[in-house]
Amino acid sequence: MAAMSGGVDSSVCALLLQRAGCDVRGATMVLRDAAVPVAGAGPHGAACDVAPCGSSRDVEDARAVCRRLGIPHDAFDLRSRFDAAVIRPFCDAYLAGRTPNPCIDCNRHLKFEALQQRRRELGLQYVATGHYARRRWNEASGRWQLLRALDTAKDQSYVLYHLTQDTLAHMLFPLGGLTKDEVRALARDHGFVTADKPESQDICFVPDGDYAGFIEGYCGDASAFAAGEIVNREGRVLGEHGGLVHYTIGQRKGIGVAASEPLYVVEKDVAANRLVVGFKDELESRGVVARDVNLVSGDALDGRRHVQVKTHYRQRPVDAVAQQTGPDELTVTFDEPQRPAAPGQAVVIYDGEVVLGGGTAVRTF
RNA sequence: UGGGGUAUCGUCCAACGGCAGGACUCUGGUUUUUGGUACCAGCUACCUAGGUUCGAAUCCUAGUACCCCAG
Repeated sequence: MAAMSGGVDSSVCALLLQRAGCDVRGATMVLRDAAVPVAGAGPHGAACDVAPCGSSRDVEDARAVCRRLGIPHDAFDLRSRFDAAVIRPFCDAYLAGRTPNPCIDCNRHLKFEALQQRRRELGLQYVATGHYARRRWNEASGRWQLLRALDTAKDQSYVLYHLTQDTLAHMLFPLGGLTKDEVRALARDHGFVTADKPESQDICFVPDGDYAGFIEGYCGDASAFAAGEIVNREGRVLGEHGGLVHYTIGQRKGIGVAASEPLYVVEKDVAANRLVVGFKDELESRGVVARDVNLVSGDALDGRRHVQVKTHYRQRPVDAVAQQTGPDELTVTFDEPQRPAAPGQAVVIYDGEVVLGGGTAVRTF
């Protein structure tokens, strides 16, 4: 079963499986939007909104690619699950002052849990996705390992740290050894309608980028939208903010306070509804504590382990020491001070090309 | 009120009498399957009224506002 988002990567994913001689069927998750498109509907693209990920337009595109490949295509209505597993937690996290990563939740609960469930129901062997990542069987440990993509510029293993051994055993990542250029070239060669679709960006269910407005519309009024003071580390009032929901740790734009140098958010004081800001040199962090930990490649962490860590999707991994500090708690100490991670973000640790695992940042130090 | 000082983008500061420049904010763009970051670009100002001068942000006079010291 090839998970097809309606983008170029998953289109090529299906193509490569077919080329490899697999018996492929495409599957698209309908995550939001109005109607589930009816099979055989007219040509795609007629006055559709440009919307990434799970919209009716994407379902049409995925279906068109499957038709071209001559493989069956199914659309699964996962809208209510998307709401419960992604949107709701996303809003709750923001309202509590954290900075969630909805793409991680979506991968975890929909692309993997829900699609694997479908796979079992259909009696199929694998779910394949268009992620730029690789897996490898480790003879020594008798476990599957999750690896970074060969094209490190496009590597997406960061969003997969939560995979289980059982899921990994039934996953394929056909794009893990390719570059984006190669993938696009393949798509063009095969005349896929998705060949030149832009890279997805922004939160798929908030296409205009106004996530705060979305949360307000979804959850109604809340204290996270209340105006409050902007202060520096010494407690001096520098201005007023328009609700803590608009800010995240490390943020520079949108503070609205002019100073000799740029100011960054160094802390969100939810209890006092105050935004604490400081200069760049006040944005130093020695490490981060993560919960909801998953060690995807199976290795337990014995004592202190030298690793590389990312606290953001597009960060280059930095050297650090990771240590299990509780039954479900991981403490990562950077070798050199870093920009702080925002609570709610994913902390992912690597040993070279192997993804060891990760968790959700709960606090920094 | 007596003496002194300062008035320039939204903010903070520059500019020998010769096209008003920078930092920050803001806006836009690039990058990006999250928020952010980073990078690039752009907008906006000489307190008012006179005078001197070929030419005034700059020199002079008056007004206005603010600051400091005297109270």
